[in-house]
Amino acid sequence: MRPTKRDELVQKALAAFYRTGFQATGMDRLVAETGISKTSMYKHFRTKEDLILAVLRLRDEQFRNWFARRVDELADSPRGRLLAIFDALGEWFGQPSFRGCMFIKAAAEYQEPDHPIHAQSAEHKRLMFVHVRKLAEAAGAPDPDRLARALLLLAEGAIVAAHMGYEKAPAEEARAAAAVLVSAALPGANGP
Amino acid sequence: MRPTKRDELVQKALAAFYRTGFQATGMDRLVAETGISKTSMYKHFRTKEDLILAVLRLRDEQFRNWFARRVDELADSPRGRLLAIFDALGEWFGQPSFRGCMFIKAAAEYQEPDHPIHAQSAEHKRLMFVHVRKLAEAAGAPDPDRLARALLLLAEGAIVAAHMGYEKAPAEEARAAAAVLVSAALPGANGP
DNA sequence: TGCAAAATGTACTGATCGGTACACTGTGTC
DNA sequence: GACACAGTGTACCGATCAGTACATTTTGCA
Repeated sequence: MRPTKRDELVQKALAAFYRTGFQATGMDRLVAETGISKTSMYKHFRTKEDLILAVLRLRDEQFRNWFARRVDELADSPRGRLLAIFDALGEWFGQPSFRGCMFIKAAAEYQEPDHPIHAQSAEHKRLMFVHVRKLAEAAGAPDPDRLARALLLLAEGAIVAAHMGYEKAPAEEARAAAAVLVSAALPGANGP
Repeated sequence: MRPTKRDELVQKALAAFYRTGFQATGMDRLVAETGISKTSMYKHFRTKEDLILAVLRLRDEQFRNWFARRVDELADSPRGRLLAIFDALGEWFGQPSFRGCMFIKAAAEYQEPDHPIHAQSAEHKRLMFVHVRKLAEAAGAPDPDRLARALLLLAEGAIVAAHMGYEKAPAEEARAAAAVLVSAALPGANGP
């Protein structure tokens, strides 16, 4: 297992793709921004698509780790964690480098459902769902699948709204709606 | 007011951009697909960006008209219309030509918030919000702004989920969640 | 019929795209 | 000191990109 150069490339390419987009970021631009020679890039990745897939793998790992950890830190009860999802999102949206969800954008640029980039982006969303469903189970939801799906719809909507900038505080709006859904879904209901 | 050729171009370009994406659809490809000469295109639109903006204007008009009409037809009560939003979305998702929301994709390809294409896409979302808020007002919501925002987050999430294909029936899931929110928000509550 | 506007076809520009060829340099190991 | 290997720099490939020049044909209207 050799780390360093290849990882450095993926990491820097991630930043460039996230900031500028996939199609809009050419390989020559990557050379300029990363300082890594084109020859080296194509020694590690056969095509640009392969590089993008590696970038998405890294992003998926980084984001899910960050998200899980942050949700854990932001609440101390299983039920509170379901709402902390949206506090974590709010923190994300507030970062100056925030540019929306990389996977939504990847799926938007590579539209065909069976395109590897599209499929891998969908896989990320599926893994996010698995995590949220676990949170819903831990909170004692009678139908954790359904609750997780509903919360994820709100989260997805908030991410899009935050990226497009047509709403002032999407995370807070989503959290308020989520609170209603959680109260309705969990048996030991504490009123708002 | 001369219709025909220019409108034909915008209409066909809309289909091409929607199916293939904005950056991925070159002007030469538009020539091939529309049968309209490049010279004519550039006589009507100074740049590709201008053409895209015209396409987005047409799409906004078409989609909002269709949406408003369909929501109206699908329900007979103001309250029912709030849920019919998601029935209409479900119909949209079921169309074989469905390829996600053109404005989300446009905003994903042109990321800078002050880019005209991004800004115009956000404007579409704002207009959708205005419409949904009217529906919420008509249904007697004490805080129509908040209810409309929550419903739109669900709708946005459903659109993304439908486009990425990681959920089987996003419209139905969103509708179920919306029913809970509507019941909680409206004074004359009928239980589910 | 005649004239102007609208639309066309073709061929081109310079720039950039993803990807490659090839000769070179640095580094660590036996 | 020799060999292998990772990485570099540069120059290039054919294709495509957005956009233009120019001469020609079609069309609508009087």
